[in-house]
Amino acid sequence: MKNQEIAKIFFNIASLLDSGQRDFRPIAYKRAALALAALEEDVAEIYLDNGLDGLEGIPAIGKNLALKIEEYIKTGRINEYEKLRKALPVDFTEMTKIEGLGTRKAKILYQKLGIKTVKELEKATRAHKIAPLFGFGKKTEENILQGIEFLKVDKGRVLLGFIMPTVKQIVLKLENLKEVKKTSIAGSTRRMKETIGDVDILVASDEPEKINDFFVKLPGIEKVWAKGPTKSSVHLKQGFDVDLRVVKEESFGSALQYFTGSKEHNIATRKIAISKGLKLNEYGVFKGAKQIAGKTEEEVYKAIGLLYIEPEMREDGGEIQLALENKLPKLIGYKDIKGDLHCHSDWDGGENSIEEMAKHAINVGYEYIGISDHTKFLHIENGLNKEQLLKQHEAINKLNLKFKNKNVKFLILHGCETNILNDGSVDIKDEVLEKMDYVIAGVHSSLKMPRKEMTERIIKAMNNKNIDIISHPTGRLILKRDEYQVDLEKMLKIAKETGTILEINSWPERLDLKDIYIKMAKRIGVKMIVNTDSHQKDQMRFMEFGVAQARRGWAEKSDIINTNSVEELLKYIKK
DNA sequence: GCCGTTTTCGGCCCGACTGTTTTCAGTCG
Repeated sequence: MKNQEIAKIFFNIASLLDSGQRDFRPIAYKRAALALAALEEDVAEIYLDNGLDGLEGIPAIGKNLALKIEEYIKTGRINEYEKLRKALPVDFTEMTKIEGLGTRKAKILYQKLGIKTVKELEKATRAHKIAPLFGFGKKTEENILQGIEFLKVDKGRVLLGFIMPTVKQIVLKLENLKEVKKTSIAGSTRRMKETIGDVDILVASDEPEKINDFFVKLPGIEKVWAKGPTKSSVHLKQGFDVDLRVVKEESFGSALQYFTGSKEHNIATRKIAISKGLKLNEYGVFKGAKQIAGKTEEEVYKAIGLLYIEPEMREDGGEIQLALENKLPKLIGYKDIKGDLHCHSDWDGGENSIEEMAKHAINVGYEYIGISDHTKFLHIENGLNKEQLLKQHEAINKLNLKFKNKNVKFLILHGCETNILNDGSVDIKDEVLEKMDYVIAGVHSSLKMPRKEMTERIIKAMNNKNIDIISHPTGRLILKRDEYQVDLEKMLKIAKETGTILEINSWPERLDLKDIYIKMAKRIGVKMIVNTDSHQKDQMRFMEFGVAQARRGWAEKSDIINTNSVEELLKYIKK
């Protein structure tokens, strides 16, 4: 898909333009970039089917940008971008990751000192060449250097799953203050984006100074970027920034709506407010000088004529239109999951025994768990062979009997996670697979296969009547490894035909399928399952992130099969 | 550069904090 490539170029053009005279073109390019990045369909196909008219049908793309997209599809480059880049060869994407450094200062640094990269900037900063520049100063120089240091360690964005425990702890500490009336996580953390730039926390209180004083002294803080009476920003040793905002209780809902974002969603909602003669800001919805809403988010959305929109949907990706038309999907809830079918035990080198995993699942409130250890091809993961699988089957039968005798209403299902080999076969024979309650198959090797071969490889596995679920269907590792090359649309169509279930893997680094593919799967009518891929019992908490991804993909309860009772679930498994 | 229940021109979300300069531009969300 060329969508992301073109989106990236448009982002760069936006930065290049933004550093110059101020007009609205950077905003237009940024909006277009976001629209492309969120687009399900391949722009190249849209162009192939409907030409320039098709491209102009994409939101935020007009005549001019349609021509640029055409140029890129045809030639692999956009001339105007090359020209701009030549005139101003600054790596804005990298440079502006430094806290406090934007496009305009970056441009000045290039003009005065010829700085193009973070590396060159670091050198100049250490040589104290920044502070004497007009508009800069000693403090700015220090902040830039610190920003560079932080960037080296954490590369700007962190995994949602990595920060969540810390964020919940901070919220808990704030909640315990007697001056605090309400708290909430906000920002992209509340929208459950897979990676987070910085964390936003909102508090309602009549004594904002006290809250900010307390906040900037929390343990684990390495640097205070800013501290004011209502707003503070800090950097944690763990490697990310946290912003706190304190408002009065009567504005908590509007502040939460504003502070949750996304920025694009906010712009759209504020425009709707304006169109109704109202004003929406973080303090409330106003008719003239009179506040007509703001205490709760529900109230805010209602006041501007919209249904309440779940945070995970607030990306300005069509949700506002649906809210206007009363057609919002009823998203799967965090408590709708009844069991986890991708759990590993100590049989394949996991941390806990099958019984320990099962007991933990009971504590979580599940009705069933599926044990799916790796099979033999994965030597490093102690993959099980045929004999071990059959032995494991007996062990599980015994445990189930034990639960039954103790009147515990809980079932352990026996599965396995087989490996899809290069030719599309799997590493365990059908006669063994037939004995399992269900079978997962995943690609764990030869990840760099060409797109056509990889697609055929997975399709062949899906055509195997014993294979029920494809695990982590695109193989990506967030911030580490791209997805492998595969024709996902084709894969989804075959999944629909064969009744194969696609996994939404909850592992914080995977979250695979990701949101836009979940939307696609839903549209095509493919059933999905949210699993954790736990290798020890505590990792079952990752379910939160998988469900979040499902919600970001607008999945409803009926799209996700492990929201079903075990009897209904087994109906979905291929016969 | 895009877009339309203020439609083909004239808008384009809005406010807090910092650092540097001395009234505000830049950055962030």
